[in-house]
Amino acid sequence: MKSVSRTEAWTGIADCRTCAVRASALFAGLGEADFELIHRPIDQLVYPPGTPIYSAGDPAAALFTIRKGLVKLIQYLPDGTQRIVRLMRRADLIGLEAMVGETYQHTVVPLHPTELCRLPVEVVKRLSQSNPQLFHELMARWHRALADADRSITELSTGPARHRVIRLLLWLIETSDDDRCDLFSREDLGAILGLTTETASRIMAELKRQGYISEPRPNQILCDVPNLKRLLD
Amino acid sequence: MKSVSRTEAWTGIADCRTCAVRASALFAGLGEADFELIHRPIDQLVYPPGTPIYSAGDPAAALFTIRKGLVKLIQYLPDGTQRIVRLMRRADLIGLEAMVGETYQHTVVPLHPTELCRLPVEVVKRLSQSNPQLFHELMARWHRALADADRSITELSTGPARHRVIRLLLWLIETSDDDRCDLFSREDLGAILGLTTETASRIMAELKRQGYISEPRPNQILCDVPNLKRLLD
DNA sequence: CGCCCTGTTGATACGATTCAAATATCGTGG
DNA sequence: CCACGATATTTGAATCGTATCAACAGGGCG
Repeated sequence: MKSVSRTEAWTGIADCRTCAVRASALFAGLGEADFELIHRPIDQLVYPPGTPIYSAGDPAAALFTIRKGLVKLIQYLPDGTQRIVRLMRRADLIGLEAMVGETYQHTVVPLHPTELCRLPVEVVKRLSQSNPQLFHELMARWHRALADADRSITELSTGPARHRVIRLLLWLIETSDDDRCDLFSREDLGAILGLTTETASRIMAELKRQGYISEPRPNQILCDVPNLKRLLD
Repeated sequence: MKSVSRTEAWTGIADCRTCAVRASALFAGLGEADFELIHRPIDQLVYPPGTPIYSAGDPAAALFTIRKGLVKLIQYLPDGTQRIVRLMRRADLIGLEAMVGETYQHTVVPLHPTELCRLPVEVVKRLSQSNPQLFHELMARWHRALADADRSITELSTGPARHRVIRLLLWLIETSDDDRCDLFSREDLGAILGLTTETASRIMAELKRQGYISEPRPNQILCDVPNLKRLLD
């Protein structure tokens, strides 16, 4: 169990017009006239791993664009057990439920150092009513979130533990420009895949011994991608 | 394996103004002026179990409101294996991806006799641009679909096989007005829960022997709800 | 230096799958 | 209406995979 309690840092005001992830950002389609409508500046925030961004049940006041990093979405069952339902990363939008509900559905916690833009829900609601392109972009985000969820079910919750671990590694590599990726604790690895910490650890160790991956420094994984893919057949 | 090949039946033209599921239907918020904009009549369709409504990759020309019945959403993995990712039933909307994409993401097949209203995507797009309430309703549907997907992960893909079966039975009972529910093949039961047909069958048989459920006629299950719930702790 | 936390490894138990066979059910045509 | 074959379900025994419980190694930090 982690017990990080450092608070998030405010790092400045975003200039959406020149945003680095603008091409893939929610506000990609906005014109000058729209930006005029964003009366309040957009805050940028940085969260270290382990610091909750929001929790299930909190009043849903904002959506967040992930500029950088990786977060886990946790869902709680009636009986108190928890399960990581999805991971989200750069260019993903979290807290979409703010558009239709009063409260957040998940607890969201960064696994890597994470930078966010905070989009107040009133702003997004106002803009989406006047701007058809943003409306369409929002639906595309819902669609993507749903596709991610379905993919989570089929790729990360189905099949033998070995396959699940490999599929997750390959998913992490997707956004990397070489064969390395940053991992996180074995405990989180297990929670994402519906496995125990020990099983997650065992499989990672076994993949290492068999030469499919190596771990030059803790939680930095170097993958033999082609051979890993072959293992999935 | 089933090999049903009967074709769907067209059963009439829906009158959305007096629709039985109107209160919970997509067009709930429409006024007279909006109905004027639906130039083409809305078709009602009936599908027997096993007849695909649409398949993954098909051009996405319409959304469907489920008036009655139960369908499975199937997703295919690169390696050809398939998994049922979600079930949808009365008052649910399927094919939402038609709003943002060219093709359907899943293959959708009824498990029970199913009645649908076919909503051409142009109609929904046109109406949603002029009608803020429909726009909001659409987002609420995306939200519900996503919540269903998350629930699928935590309740039906996590934990021991016994728990999964029970959670599915309780889910089926939710929309029933007594303690009975209609089931479907053990093969589908397994596919939904990520289990083999044999395991699904074994657990059903065991629950029967222990008196938690009974099957007065094939695929009609009578559940001792309170005691089943107790088994989940 | 010693403690705590994370990761690793081992032994064992349990649960689910697999393969195989018997039984029940459904649909069809005689 | 019954008989038949095809299909679905149930059951059994052996095997495999994962969880569980427990012990130990290493690193970071007070």
